[in-house]
Amino acid sequence: MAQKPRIPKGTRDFSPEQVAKRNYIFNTIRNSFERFGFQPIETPSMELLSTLTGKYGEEGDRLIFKIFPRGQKLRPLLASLNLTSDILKEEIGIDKPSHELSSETLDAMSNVLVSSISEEALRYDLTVPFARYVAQHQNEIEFPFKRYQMQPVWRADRPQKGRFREFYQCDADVVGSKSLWQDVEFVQLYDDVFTALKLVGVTIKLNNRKILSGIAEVIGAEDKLIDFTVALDKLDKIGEEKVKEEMLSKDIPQDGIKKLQPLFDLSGSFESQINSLKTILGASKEGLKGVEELEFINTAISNLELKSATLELDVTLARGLEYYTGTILEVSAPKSVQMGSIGGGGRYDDLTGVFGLKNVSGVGISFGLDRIYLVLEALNFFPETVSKNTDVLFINFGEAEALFSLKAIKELRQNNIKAELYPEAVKTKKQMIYANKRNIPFVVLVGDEELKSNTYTLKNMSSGEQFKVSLKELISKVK
RNA sequence: GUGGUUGUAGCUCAGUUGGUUAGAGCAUUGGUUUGUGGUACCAAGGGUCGUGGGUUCGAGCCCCAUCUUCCACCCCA
Repeated sequence: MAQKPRIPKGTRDFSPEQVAKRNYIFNTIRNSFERFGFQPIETPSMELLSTLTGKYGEEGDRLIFKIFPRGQKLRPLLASLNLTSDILKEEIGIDKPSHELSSETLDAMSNVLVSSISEEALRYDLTVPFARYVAQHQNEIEFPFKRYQMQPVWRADRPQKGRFREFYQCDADVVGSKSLWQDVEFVQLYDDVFTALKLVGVTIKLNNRKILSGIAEVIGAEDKLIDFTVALDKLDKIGEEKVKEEMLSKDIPQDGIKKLQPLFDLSGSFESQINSLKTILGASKEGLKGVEELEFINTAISNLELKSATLELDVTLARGLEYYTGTILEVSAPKSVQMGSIGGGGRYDDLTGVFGLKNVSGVGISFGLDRIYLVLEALNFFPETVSKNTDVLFINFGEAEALFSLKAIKELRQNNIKAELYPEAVKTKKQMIYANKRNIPFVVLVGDEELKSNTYTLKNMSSGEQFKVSLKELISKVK
């Protein structure tokens, strides 16, 4: 029986039209990256598992696609079928596998086994492989190093709207410079790309990790920074009350939460929010430093002016990744589209530290290609000319005619016209239907008659008109 | 990881309280038309109804498991 053709969940095939549209986005982003002085690198699809684990938090680690070992590498697993009881005793605290293991225990067992024998994993994002690259090639790199990278990443997530298990990220980062001018440039870069894509109405949200730390300091929750920021991040989604509840449930002190009130009431322009923050964070040196950085970026952007995007201060912006230490950036799609963030980034002081390269500050941003695609599609913002089709199809009437046609086709191609010959001398009708279905605008018929008179019958497929023309006329008409 | 949802022809979907040989439209192939497409008409091919069990005289329909689809949560791009 025929096998049902399928692909793994959360992955997708792309049709010619989809690829054309995706390339349009890729090319636009690449063009901006290069004009801003970034250079491309590529890294392998898989990294050592040890390179990736521990960089994305507990939740992130769970979503890393681990590669199951093959061949000889599988021996430890087979051996561990005997050793299992030892591993299990140590890691999970059970004595001996029996047939009545609960599903939780079985899950824990599989996790322990896979983690203990898996050595490689698919890359989860582009930032950590980049950090590894910088540390590994530090002697060959001129700092500050500006690189961009557009490659797929994989997450063992459950797919849903705008979320896939294989998707593309387009990252640009600068390492080796603490200058806030870089942060300013990334705001401009976001604006440049979304302006070029004619995606009007995007909002670039800005925050600073130091402000979040400062607030946590002020309310006495320094040790709960992550819990605090994750809860705060949900403000516009679940509302003030729920955020407070979540903070309480994470053991953030009640009177600390009360001190947050001015923060919940924060509104108005970038500048007025800055002023309120200065008051709220009066007691926190670090917090004030964060406010100062934000102010610097905002002043610069006000002077330079953005082309189409809006810059907004959003103190609730936290982002999940734990390595950001300064500026935090996130881009949201126009409000008319229901979509999570379509890009994000920030500054990290010590990303390469774990790879042995200390004190290298970096800042970078990421574009979520697949989500940008969905947004452009939803708003019907793709230009009509995105998909490049064949310009002219030659109908095949037989061997002599085919050879004669191919000579003309060679000429047309030299003139940068996309031309092709129908490969088989089947019925004209079938060939015409083919041209029609592929939306090919011109068809050329070369039969007995044309062959003798050295002419071409050119048919316009949308109007239905046809003329006898010379090769020269053919080239100029199709062009 | 949690909760819900979906699966019948290549695609989109009908299919009655469980009852003979599972249907339609689109698509494909052939024909009306051997050098002319978009329209029309005629005909044909194409299905172990996601998979595996179970209940029943009998299952596309009921039950269980599993995979898959989509959605929400968690988290994230």
